[in-house]
Formats: sequence, structure tokens, C-alpha cells
Amino acid sequence: MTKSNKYKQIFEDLSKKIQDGTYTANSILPSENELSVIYATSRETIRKALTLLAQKGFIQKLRGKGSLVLDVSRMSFPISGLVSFKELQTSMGRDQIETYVHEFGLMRADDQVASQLETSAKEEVWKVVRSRQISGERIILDKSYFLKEQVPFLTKEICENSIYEYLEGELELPIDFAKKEIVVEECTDEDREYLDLDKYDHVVVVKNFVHLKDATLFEYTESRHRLDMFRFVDFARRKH
Amino acid sequence: MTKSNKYKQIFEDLSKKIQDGTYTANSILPSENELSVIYATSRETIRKALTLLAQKGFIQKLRGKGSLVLDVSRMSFPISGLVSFKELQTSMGRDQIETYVHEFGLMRADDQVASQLETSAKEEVWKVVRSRQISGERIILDKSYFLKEQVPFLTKEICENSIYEYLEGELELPIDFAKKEIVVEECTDEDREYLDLDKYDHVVVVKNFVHLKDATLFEYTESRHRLDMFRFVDFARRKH
DNA sequence: AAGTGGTCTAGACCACAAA
DNA sequence: TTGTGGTCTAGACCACTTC
Repeated sequence: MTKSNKYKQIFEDLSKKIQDGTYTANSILPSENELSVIYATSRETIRKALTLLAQKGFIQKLRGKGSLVLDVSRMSFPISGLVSFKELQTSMGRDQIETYVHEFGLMRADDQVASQLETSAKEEVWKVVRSRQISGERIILDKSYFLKEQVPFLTKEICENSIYEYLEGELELPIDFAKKEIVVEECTDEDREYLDLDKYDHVVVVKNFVHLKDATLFEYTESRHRLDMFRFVDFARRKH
Repeated sequence: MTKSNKYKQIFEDLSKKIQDGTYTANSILPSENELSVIYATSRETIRKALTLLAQKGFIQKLRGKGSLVLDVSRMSFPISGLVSFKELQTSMGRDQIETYVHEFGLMRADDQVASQLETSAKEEVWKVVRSRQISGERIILDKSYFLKEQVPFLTKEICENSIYEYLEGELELPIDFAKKEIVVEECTDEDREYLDLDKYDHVVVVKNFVHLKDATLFEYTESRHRLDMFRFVDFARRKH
């Protein structure tokens, strides 16, 4: 259950205490030296935990002053990471959201899919097309492709729930990072069929290229959002 | 000129060597132990530089194997950072881009601007409205607000060039991080006046909340993009 | 078994902020 | 001057990959 890494445990503990109000917004955390006593560890290990907290937007480090607790309540959306649908679900409340699987099966990659997955055409891939209904309206269409080599087995039932829970939980796939591209495209017939688009004739397309720890690309997903329901939040550090 | 921090110097050096092909894509960097000899420093310092490289998307660390050099040529857009217009300019070639200043001056923040800047109404702010013309078409409208307290002096001429060059170069403002929100909104009359919108009746709005190192918010900028010309790329690490 | 990156330590010196 | 976070060191042990 608990993380094996000391600095991650400390990060988890501190982020919990920030979220439950033990450490309130705009207050200063105990100093690094104090924390290293509290957690009975070295200062560098504390610093690793604090660096994580800063990267996730929980604190802001101020040289000579301390670590300022930021206002996490302002940030309801995931912070600069994979926007897996599961996160969206938990932040909105599960009951209002429905997932429909429209297409599910194995196929050979055509040229277009192959180029997105940086693989050869004819490679076997799972294709999954799902729509997401929120508060009664179908507003997101997810088109996903997974390399069969990495995901040997998949069912429609899994796709109706959380694919990521399965990939990370059951398959224990070492998922590492994703490149995301956001563009706007004109609606396709498929969009019109599976989404409640009203008057809109464009969709916001979020393209996700998901890599494993060994840097191989194994998933390409296109999330097509109705314009008025799209929102993306990114909490970015300065370049350097 | 040169960065004072050893690990940043090493980062700069390695990223240069990756970009100029000294270390080619898909090859493995010298090991951490080798690098610590090459740069005559400790392994932890090398690791800091490598961590930076990984965060910026230059390499992928593989436990037990080494640091894999990624294909940087694929990423033309800024990586998960401030998309300052200057970066956009340099990546597209300066000549094709024109900036027009439509509004420039001091004002007292109204309630709307004040709430975005998390300050009180009546606070003095600079308001700058600029359009960006790329290859002959006006496609981005930037509405910026700067707190006068942080930016005491500003001219129209500065706004016609790079405000950030001025803020960081002349004023030496310690700019640290930005929260970004992306949404789609219906066009306003202002959009129609300053942009070549053709048939489009929506714009992609990128809201930038820019903070200083002491965590104070000092700028709010809304970049309003014509739908078809918008593109956002984010290279994100996994949550943990 | 040897080499790699990942974690952790105990100490040092520095730059910055506040009293 | 004191306390803070930022950098750096030299060494240790671990987990993983490769041979």
C-alpha cells in the first residue's frame, strides 16, 4: 500500500495535510531542518519531497523565508499531467457521468494510425471509440488505439470502466509520460453521430501520445470535446 | 553570461550537444559516473542536470540501462512553459510576424480585471491590447494587464517589441511560473474588429496568470486565437 | 557479476530575508 | 546575526538490466 520511497511518503503525507487544512493556504510550512527532524530523515530527502510538492503546485518555495502553502482549492482540474478520464470522474462526482463504447476490437493499423503510433502499418492495435455523457449530454468522444504488443488482452467491459485502472492495476504497465497536443478541428460525421453538438461545427481535439518507462509509445488517444465544455488547466514552472 | 550553477551549466552543455547532434537521438548518454568524471563533479550534481534534461524532454532515463536521447527535432513548440510571443517568433522566423498595439495606457482595475489579478479594484494597472499578424493575417489578440506596482514604467514602443525582454532584461523582474487555462469562447466585437476571423464565430482563449518568484501575481494575459491557427503542445511527466 | 540509474545520508558552504 | 532555502560533495546501499 504505502510507497516504498521515503520522499514519496513524505510528499503524500504533506499533500494530505495541505488538502485537509492541517497546513492552511498562505501559511509557511515547517522549515526543511524542522521537517527533517519530524520525519527523522536527512534534509536532502525532505527537499525531494518539497520539490515534488512545488512541482505539483501545492507550495511555493521562497528562499530565505520558507515554503508557502498555495491555495489548492482553486485548482479543481488535474495539474499538468495525464488527463485520464478517471481523474475527471472523481473531480466531478461519478454519478453524473456515463461512458458508452461504440467501437471495440482488434485491427491492423492503417497508415494514419501507424504514423501517430510511430509504428508500421499492419501492426495489430486495439481500437476503442467511446463517448462520455456528462449531466445528460454527450460531449466527449474518445478514440483510442493501443498496441497489441503491449496490451495483449482487452475487453469491452474494461473499456466501459477505466482502461487505465486495468492497464496500471492488472497489467502493471509502467506508464511514464505523455505528450499532449491541442488543436481545433471541424466536426466529422462521427462527431455528429456520437456527440450532442448542437450548433457547434468544431471540436477541440486533445491528442495524447502515451509512453512507457522504456520510452516506447503504446497508446494514441484523441479526445474530441464540444467547444463549450472544454477546459484545460496547466500549472507550469518557468523554463529556467 | 554563464550560469552560476554547475548543474545548470552542465544541463546547458548537454542540451546543446543533443541539439547539435553530438549526442544523437536514440543513443545512450555516457553514464552518470562517466559524466561526473567528464565534468569533474559529484554524481548528484550530474543527476540534477540529467533530471532537468528529462523534465524538458531531451532524454528519458532508463534504470539499469542509461539515459536515452530523445528526438528533439519533433518538438518545435515550447515545452510546457510560458508561451511568450518571443518564443513563437523565434520558432517561426521573425519576418513573417507583425505586432500592432491597439490600446495602451494606465487604468484602474475594474472588478473583472481585479478578480483575475486577485487584487482590489481601483488598483493601477497597465492595459495593453495587441494583435499579431502572421503571414498577412491577424490571428491572435493579446489583452494584457500588468500591475503598476510591479511594472512602474512602460511605453508603447516596448509593447510593439517584446514586453518580456523588457521585464526580464531591463526591469529584472523575477518571473517564476504561470498558470494557464485554455477555453473556447464566442467572439466578441473586439475580436471581430482586430482579427481576421473569416467564418469563425469562436476563439480559443489562453488565459495566463503569471507569478513572480515571491508568488505574487503580476500579470494577467488573455491570448485570443483564431480557431484554425491554434496549437498547444505539452510534454508532461506522469503524476508519480 | 558488473554496470546502470534510484535513493539516502551527514555534512559543508552559499545567497537571501528578516529581525 | 540568525534562519531560511539552494547548491554541492563523497560515499553508501538498493533495484534493475545485461552479460
